Amino acid sequence: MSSNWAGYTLSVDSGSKDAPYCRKQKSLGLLCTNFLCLYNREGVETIGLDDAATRLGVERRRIYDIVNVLESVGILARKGKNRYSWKGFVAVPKALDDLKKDGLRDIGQTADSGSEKVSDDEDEMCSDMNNLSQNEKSDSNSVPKSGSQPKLGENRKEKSLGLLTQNFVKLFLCTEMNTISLDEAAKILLGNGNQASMTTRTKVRRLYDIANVLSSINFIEKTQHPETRKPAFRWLGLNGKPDNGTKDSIVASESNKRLFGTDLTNTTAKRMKTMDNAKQIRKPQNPIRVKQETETDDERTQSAGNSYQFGPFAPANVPKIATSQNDGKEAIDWESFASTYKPQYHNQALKDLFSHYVEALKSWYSEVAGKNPIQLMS
DNA sequence: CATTCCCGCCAAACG
DNA sequence: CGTTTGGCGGGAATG
Repeated sequence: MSSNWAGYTLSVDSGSKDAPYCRKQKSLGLLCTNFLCLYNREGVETIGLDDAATRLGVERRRIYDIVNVLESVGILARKGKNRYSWKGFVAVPKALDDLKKDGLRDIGQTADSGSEKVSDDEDEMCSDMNNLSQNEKSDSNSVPKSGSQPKLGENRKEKSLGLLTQNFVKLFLCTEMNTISLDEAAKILLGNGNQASMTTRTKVRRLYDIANVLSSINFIEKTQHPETRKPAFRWLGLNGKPDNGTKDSIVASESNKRLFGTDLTNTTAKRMKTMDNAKQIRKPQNPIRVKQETETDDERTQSAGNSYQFGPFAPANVPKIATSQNDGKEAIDWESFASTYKPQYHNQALKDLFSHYVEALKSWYSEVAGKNPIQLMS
């Protein structure tokens, strides 16, 4: 008798055996998935933040996180107060391309002329790529308040998340590194060349948030370094990205295991075949292997998202509390996206130039995104 | 023990 | 002034 296992925070079982918390159910990744399922459908034009918060049953704060990172990739666009407009995945290619060009430009600029100069990293999410309407974007509000916060051009705003996301993505797009660990990323784009300390810690925390969201979108996937078993993320980007450049070697290692359904915070447990031990030391001659590639009009992204695949989740339930707790299982499984995306053959020709890359990258990044934050009056 | 990362306080940025 | 946005870090859950 008395085999009650629970008894913790269980005040009156409201007719449901809710799980004892379960952190995964509240992860940003899952929330993002639900968010997408809710809005990635034709007909959706604008999204109300509070509306989303209510429907998803989370605090407003969390919505901001998701929305910010999605905006960085072009899926959403800030329309105004409390309102975002849905751009969809069709807008992603363009956004990514922009980021790529942007990042490449910065690199070349720095790498080029030895002069210092630099300054400016230029990033901004004010991507007015909308070629629709002339809207004057009432954003650039120059003159930040009269007589206020004049000193120190440290932008008090847009200091993270949005920019961090873009920089993080740029890192993948502009480098040959296909796999990056959050730790490295944090160190590289902490937006400065300071010594790591607590700043990095915080940065990493943010990076985790971003990574979770991007994983949810399947833009990246959690893996681990070929050699080291350190957890890292691999860029998947769109799908039909034949990569390019290194056509030599690597012969398509047969169908890859690009499987949908991984996400969530942990992924994998799959035992990677361990990369062969063909590790050849990279020549210390080429630091940073920038992805020098021409434009590439790889876009060809899908057409509207037709993912009407609701699964077990998000029934747009009540506010909170009294959660019906629908099943409470992983709701990962949206083949809807699978149809949208196509399997890609990514020949990871990554050897192990991490050390070099990291250092090199650090160098130019320090200059490029170095302190000297552009004081664009945003 | 180390890694992952949620929660939410509380301050800038608007209206 | 109130409200919307969202840095930032503690510290709990997880591996």
